[in-house]
Amino acid sequence: MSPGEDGLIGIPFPEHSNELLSHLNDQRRTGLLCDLTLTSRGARYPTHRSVMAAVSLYFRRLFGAEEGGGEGGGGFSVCQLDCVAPDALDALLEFAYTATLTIPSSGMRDVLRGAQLLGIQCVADACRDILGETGEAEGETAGEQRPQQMTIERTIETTNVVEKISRRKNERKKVRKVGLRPNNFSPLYPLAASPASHPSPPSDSFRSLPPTQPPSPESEEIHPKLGQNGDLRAIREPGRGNTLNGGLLHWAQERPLTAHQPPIQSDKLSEDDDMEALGDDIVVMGSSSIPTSVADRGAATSVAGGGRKRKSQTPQQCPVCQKIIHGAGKLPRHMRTHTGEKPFQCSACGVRFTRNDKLKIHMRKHTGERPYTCSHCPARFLHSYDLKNHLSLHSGARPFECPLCHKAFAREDHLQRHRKGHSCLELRTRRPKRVPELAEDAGEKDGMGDHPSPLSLQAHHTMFHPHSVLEGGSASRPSLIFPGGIDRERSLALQTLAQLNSQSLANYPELLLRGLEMRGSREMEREGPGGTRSPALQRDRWADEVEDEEAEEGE
DNA sequence: CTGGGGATGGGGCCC
DNA sequence: CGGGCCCCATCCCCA
Repeated sequence: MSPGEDGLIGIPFPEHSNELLSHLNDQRRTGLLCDLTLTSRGARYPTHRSVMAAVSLYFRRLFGAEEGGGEGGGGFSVCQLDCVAPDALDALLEFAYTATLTIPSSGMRDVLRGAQLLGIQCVADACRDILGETGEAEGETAGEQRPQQMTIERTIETTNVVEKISRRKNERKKVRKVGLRPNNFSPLYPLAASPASHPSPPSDSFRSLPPTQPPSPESEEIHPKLGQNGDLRAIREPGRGNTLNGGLLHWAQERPLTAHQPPIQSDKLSEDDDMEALGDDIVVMGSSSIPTSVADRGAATSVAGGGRKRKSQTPQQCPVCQKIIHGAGKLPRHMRTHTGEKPFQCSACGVRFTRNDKLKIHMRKHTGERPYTCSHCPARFLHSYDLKNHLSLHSGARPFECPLCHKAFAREDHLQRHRKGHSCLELRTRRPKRVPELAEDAGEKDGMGDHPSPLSLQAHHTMFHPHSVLEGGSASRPSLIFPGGIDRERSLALQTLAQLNSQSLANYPELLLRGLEMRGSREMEREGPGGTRSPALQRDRWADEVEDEEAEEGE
């Protein structure tokens, strides 16, 4: 427990969201407390206004407007939604109450349309993904459905529903797959207990996002356009007065964008599509009806990386940054640096980590364990290398000397910093000015966050630490520049993950995508004033600097 | 600018 | 072969 938080503790109840939904679904089935009935072409669906408002932007605006108008929001009402096919409406309701969308692929279009009309963005996104995957590029191959009934499973980590709702991040994330990653550390990975109250989904189950990303209620500019959309009518109970008409086709366009939303557009193909398509493939993973396109593509990616590398082989080359990763099973770990996935969460403070060993070390902060004690003083440390650094203070050794100004440092990274900084004027004068067109790649500013040229650094290593160059220096050398943007990087990383471990990927929860988002935001943060820390972009920068220095040396 | 602590990512070893 | 554990190099941040 963090001492600074005044003893407040948060006790997670991961099952709460499941149970809540389950009970609500029970109520819907039995008609209990239902205060809204949706009808479609004669079919009637009792439901709850609050639930519909939570899941649908349309209903939220609808009821919000009522209440704002002094209606009070209570009372029974009927909404006629003939524009939404009964099956699709049923599926959307099922989704609202179970976080599971169950539809045959043939009904995908209707559901997509219904989701767009009602402003259920995550479902619309999911449907678009699926339709895109089936090769239906908006009319291009419109009627071309898979001959067999496609079984699509898209699950979500339902235990995160409440959490995500509470966060109201308005994130537009496409959760590819859910599954629960066995994780001893995190309370966020409990079993997603299927609601016992509602029957198991039919064989053609399509699981979709939880109602977590409705269009933002904060985007108050959004108004339901009460227009002449005869397609959809929402009729209040007689005597209620106002008749609510649709115009719901506008919801899709009105969906607000989030600041962190990746620049993925439905019509943006090519690179972004890699991820989209990959995600779809992940979606169907485990379905016997879908070929293993991921594995195929992943293998192709790996082959493209040079040689036929199977995951069983070590070292392996990262298809994203081309880096050679040594060690069995290390590539998935490395790929998380591209995806940003942080599957390991501290149960005490919620901080997430990409690796469990880092989490383990982190936990020492909570337990107070500082296993590395200095033999010369009472200092104790979390990390062995901290102790090592500390010991150098006692010894007074300053083995790292600047070759230019001969200033000595106890730590190598301090020497590097020194060389990058202004203190070593001799070196500084050698620094070339950034070439603007090169700098723009990384979106960085001149000067700040500069890294040493890998060549000069290596020269330094060769001069002062030949052992490190021989032993492991190459590991930190920049590898190839990754030409695409972050989306491309993620895309490839996801593909590789899929190829690497389809089984564990099947268990990748939405965290993976959340991780992407987190990474995305992190990139955006860092790309602002201080340059970027993206490995790929950093390599970019390093390579740029190599070019700079090489060019300069040639002069 | 420097010293120091902490975080992150890669590699080695072992199970 | 994958993953846990550990060490190392490097980077960031703060005083």
